[in-house]
Amino acid sequence: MIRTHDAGTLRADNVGQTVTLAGWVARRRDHGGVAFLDVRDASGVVQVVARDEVLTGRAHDLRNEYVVKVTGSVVARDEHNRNPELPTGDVEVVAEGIEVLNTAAPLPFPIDEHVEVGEEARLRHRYLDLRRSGPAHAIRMRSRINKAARDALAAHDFVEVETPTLTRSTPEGARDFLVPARLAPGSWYALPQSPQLFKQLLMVAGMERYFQIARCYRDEDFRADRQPEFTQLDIEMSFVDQDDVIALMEDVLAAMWSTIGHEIPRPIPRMTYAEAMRRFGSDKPDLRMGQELVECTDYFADTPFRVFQAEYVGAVVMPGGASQPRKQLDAWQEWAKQRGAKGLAYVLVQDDGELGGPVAKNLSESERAGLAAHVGAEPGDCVFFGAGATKSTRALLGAARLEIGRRGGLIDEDAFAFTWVVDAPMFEPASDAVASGDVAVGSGAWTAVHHAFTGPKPEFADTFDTDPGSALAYAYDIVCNGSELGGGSIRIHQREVQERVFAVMGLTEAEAQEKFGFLLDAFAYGAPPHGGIAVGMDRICAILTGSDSIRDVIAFPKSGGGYDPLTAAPAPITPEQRKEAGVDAKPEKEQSAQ
RNA sequence: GGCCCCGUAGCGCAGUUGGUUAGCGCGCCGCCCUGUCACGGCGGAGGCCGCGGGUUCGAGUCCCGUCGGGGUCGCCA
Repeated sequence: MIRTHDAGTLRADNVGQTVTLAGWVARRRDHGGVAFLDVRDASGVVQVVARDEVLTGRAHDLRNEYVVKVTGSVVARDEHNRNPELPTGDVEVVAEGIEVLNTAAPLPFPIDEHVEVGEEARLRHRYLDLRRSGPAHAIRMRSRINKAARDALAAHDFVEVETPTLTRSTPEGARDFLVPARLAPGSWYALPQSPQLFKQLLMVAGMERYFQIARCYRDEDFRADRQPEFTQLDIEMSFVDQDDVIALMEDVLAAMWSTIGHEIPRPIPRMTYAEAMRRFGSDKPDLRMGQELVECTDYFADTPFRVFQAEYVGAVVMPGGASQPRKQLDAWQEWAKQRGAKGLAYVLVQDDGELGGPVAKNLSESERAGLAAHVGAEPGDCVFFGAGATKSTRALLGAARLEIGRRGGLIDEDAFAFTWVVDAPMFEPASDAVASGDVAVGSGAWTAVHHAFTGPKPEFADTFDTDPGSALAYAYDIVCNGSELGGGSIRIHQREVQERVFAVMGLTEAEAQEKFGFLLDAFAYGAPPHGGIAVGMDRICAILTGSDSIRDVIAFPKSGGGYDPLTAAPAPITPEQRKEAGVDAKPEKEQSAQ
């Protein structure tokens, strides 16, 4: 090594030692006869004192971010010269020699914690951004979180296995990224949306306990918490039931959260999907705040107000919301309309207990009298109502609840509120899926909510195909702070059950064989009962580092439109590449593949 | 694909009801400074106001379009 010590580790104990440091000039304070250099390396920063005699030659022209080698002695600082802001602030290195290992051009933005830099500039020069302690810390944290997960899984005898990234489409339902196959013009690989099928094959292979920190690819539009390539901690186990997978995952989560010194209370509470929808209007409820939805359908069973004569009526209370100016109440209507709703009815509970707002006068006297008590509103509160189809109305109120929490500061930002959401329906009507633009895997009346290999809960094993609407899946989602960290299921391992599921989805045997033949074939050779889970590592790392965006915990993230501001990918290809890749090959048969 | 917000010096931003020479901080360049630590002082350079069109005597400012970025809904575990 060029250096003998790491700059950020020097303490009073080192006083008297001669050390050699290597790092970057983080800052210089030149006083003419003496100059102070903050030398930064991966471990931190220490002040180097350069007196006249060493400030000669190239060392005299030191600039920010020059790469230097400094030899000198560690000395204690005088009482009044100590810097309590710095871990190394009790000492400094008096330089005896400074060698410039490399120069640096003026930077596009300063490597400075105090300066805000736009994300576009940061990503274009991400290698400079990562010199800053904040962004660097997030990446280092991610490494520690990965290690914690690996250690926890190793303690349970898990086998880390890599699966292909050039493969066939996996049945996750998103759009695939495609890669042309040069040696088979007209045929294409798909990048995996997850290692789902491979991990099940590994169970057939007798691996019994598999995990992988796996890169996954989905060609869909972006969000702050979504990238076209992302990372899952993927786990699969044989001879287990739901409780085994949940217990294992809680162990891994506890290990990951321990990296920030947080102990997750275990067992993590569970609620059913139905309960989550009823109380929070969401399958990923944020339990850091109250303001649960209040069912009002029965309460307004005989209401004279036409709007409330609906399949479902629900309410959510905004504490102190009665004092909102009219303009703000109108803004809520706009907010609701933007989410595709007609509006958001509201009633203001005034200080004297009387009800205000345009809706109140449409209610019967008895409805008005008991309303505040029914929804749990206090004088000064605003009560928002939604009425209409159960599913969409609950979703609207659930979104309103979160918005109330955000605007009202009702969310405890330091909390980690975990919950399992279990017992999701196995199927949803295909019309729902089609209406929402989903790609139905089969052509039947029903489509799988999770994926086609999710088994029914044991009590629905006999009835899931005769009454698909009521069947519950043997599946579980882990939710933290209103964000879905991941989910999994106990899979179908018997060919007969799998065929009945395909039948419900309207998938013929021939179609099933075409899509998943290799899996079905494998299952014919003694597939063990198995199940697993996958959690999104980008989201987990973002939560653990307090980042607003998963981009902060990805070393080289993409910006909008799948563009990489650093490499400028994607980029056009040359005609030669195009020809060789076989991109333009015409399929021989009209419908050779799907 | 819909909606909202943002594009002004290398970076972060200001710019009045449209008004003549577009500012501030940091950074950068030069000089000075022996105890600073987000050092300080003096001086200086740096702008097609994202791009294209329009309205106007006059556009950074108003209108239309377009490109880029961010958010959100659709979509996506």
